[in-house]
Amino acid sequence: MNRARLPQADVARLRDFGLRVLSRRGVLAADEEQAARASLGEMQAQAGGTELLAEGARLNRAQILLEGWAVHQRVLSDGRRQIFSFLLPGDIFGISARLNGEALCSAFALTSVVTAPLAMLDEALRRAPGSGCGRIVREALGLEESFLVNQVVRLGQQSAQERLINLLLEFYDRLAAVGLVEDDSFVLPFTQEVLSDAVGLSTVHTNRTLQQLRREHLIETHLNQTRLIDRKRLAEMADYRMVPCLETAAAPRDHANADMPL
Amino acid sequence: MNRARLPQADVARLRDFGLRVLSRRGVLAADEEQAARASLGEMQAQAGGTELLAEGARLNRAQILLEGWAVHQRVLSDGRRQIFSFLLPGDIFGISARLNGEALCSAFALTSVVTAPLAMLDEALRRAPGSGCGRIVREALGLEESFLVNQVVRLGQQSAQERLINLLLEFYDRLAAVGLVEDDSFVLPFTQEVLSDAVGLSTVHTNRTLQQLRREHLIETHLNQTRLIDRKRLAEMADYRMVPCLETAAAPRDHANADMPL
DNA sequence: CGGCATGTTGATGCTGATCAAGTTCTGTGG
DNA sequence: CCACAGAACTTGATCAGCATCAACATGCCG
Repeated sequence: MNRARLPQADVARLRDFGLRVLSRRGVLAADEEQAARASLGEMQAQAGGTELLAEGARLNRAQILLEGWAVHQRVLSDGRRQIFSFLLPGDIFGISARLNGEALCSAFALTSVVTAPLAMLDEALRRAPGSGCGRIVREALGLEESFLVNQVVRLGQQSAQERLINLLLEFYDRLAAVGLVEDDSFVLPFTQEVLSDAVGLSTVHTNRTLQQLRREHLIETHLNQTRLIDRKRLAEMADYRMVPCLETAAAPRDHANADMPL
Repeated sequence: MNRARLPQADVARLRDFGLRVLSRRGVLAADEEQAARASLGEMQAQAGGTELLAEGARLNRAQILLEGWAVHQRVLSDGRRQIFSFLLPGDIFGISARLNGEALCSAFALTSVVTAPLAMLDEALRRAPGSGCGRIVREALGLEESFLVNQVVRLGQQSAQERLINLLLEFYDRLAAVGLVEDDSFVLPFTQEVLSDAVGLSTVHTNRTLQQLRREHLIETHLNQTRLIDRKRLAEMADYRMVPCLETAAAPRDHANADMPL
């Protein structure tokens, strides 16, 4: 899979998606939008299972995930895998507050993905922290940190049920922020094994816990579609806190105005 | 406890310690060192149990911990506490890649501590990423991220024994970097309950696991002194990886010659 | 259709939590 | 210096949550 294979319609749709995400936090200056358009034009498709970024690689090429799902993960010497956080459409990765720092974990595509480089963000890290790009970079770094902190709470203090609920609620809010939630439900295009490696449980126990949630009519699943039936109750059960950065982004969304095809 | 009570000899010692830590990564420009001296002059003592930084507070006042231990923690609604990371002498806290972002967790003094503001770093975040201060900021942010990532691995994938070993090794390397290790041993001035809240275990189980390690002659403890007897073996047992940033701290290298073989 | 990945179920056992009762350490005031 | 109280640590007993192993069912894809 590569860029040549991407239908022109997808290219246009994904470029618009990218521009929308990048300007979510404020209007871009004219030259910034110009740079963004150029960067997005270099979008590239990659198959699921690809390592998008190797652990230890230099973090000097910011990227945006335009389509598909990926994770930040680390594989221990005996084969155990820990997933740190999920990357979903609209997420920026490959940057670090440490200039040219090494990646602490690899980025791994769960599905086929489309990514685009964002050289403008690498520039922004080096200078002009006040610009629109600077804002984007800092927001991206802040989100990553938030997700990590939430992950620590899940793994350190929560039961299997709480961990899964908490993670599903995080998916909900993040997907909602990019218009990928419809009727309280969204698509999770990966296996229970992935979920298990994220929440630190065995696949068997993840499976049973999900069944339990279905039996209690807290969630519904149908193929890859997952539906959260009573988000308020779920949030209480799992002591869920919305990521501060997402609050403003997700809040008001005019459905008629959401021109994003699902 | 406040600044007035700090003996003059301590003030001088801690100021020198602070200057040494701040210039670990490279020489400071003259004006930067000047600013550092001024900042360190405002050092302040606070009692153990103090909240140094509230969750949700604006992160616009960088600080350095000159003496004592603290933690980043979050308390869940039902009283469970998760410790994310430890702050030990020489550590910088109260900054974030998000300008003026909210603290995601509180900073809490485990012992009586001495801190100093570092307004120069807040400035550096806003501009001049290339300066010596910019380097310090980015290194601090990078370290925080590293510790969080390691914490996720511990909590998500490791057994009680592995978690404790791994954390102790982290303490070793971090304390060694600021000269607080002597003869493979160091002081941990806090209770097993603190350790338990960090590694996500009950105090009883933490206690038993530590005893096990002592019985196997892997560690020794005497009062608050902890001694790691066979670090190589311990590192293998717990799949420990040294934080990349700390490696170079032990053996400083010229940034331009980063490819130089060791 | 066959083969493989994924999901599901049951049986069993270990890791670590919880509860309760000491014991040792530490700091305090007499 | 001792007496005392509270905190920290230790120990034992019991139990629950989750892992593991094994078998089977289901879905997917060539």
